[in-house]
Amino acid sequence: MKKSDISAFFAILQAANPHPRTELEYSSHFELLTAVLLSAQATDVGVNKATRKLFPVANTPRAILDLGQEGLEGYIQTIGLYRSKARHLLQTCRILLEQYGGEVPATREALEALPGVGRKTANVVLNVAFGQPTMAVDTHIFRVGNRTGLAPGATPLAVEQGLLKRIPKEYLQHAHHWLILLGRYVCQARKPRCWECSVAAYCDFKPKTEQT
DNA sequence: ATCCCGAGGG
DNA sequence: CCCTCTGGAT
Repeated sequence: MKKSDISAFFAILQAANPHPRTELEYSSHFELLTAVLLSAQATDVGVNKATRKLFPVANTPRAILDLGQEGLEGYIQTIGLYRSKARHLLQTCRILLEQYGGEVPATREALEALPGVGRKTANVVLNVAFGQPTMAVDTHIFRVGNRTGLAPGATPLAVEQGLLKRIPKEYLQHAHHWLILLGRYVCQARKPRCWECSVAAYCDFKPKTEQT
């Protein structure tokens, strides 16, 4: 994709959705961290369904710890990978209490040191909670970056670095959510809905058979 | 490279 | 049935 096309690409996404927001439901930094940790290889619809029951009962590190492994599993059993997520979240809560006074740390280094928090999750928290222009490359952004030609790459890190380099600064803050939403609702994994895509004119991917 | 691992869609 | 979903740890 040409450089001038990248500006046009994001101008269109911005015009359609000036203030994009995560679809995960949360009301504090800790709830956000918890929701993002639970969202690995899971839909945010499924995560919200679980956290709507969990957060009213426990939305602090102390309260989550008090649930224990079994208690916490009971709330998140409908989410994939729930045993590891329960274990990681409990360990993370312990660290938050012991090292950060129960608060969510605001640096990449501290976030990635938490069990269950890798580069992608840290990037989401840094972007959404702390307003940093990070690019969390999840399954959607990895696919969209490659398919569109926006930032082709063999690994999520390569795509992340390509996007950070190529996206104009004024769009970086919200680019994460625009690309997520594009991938989720239009540039879908199995059947991309190119016929109703607002940025198809600037995209390298051209489907062979047109559909309705 | 492999494991974890339920829900929803096609 | 198979694929996908805002991955991370071993």
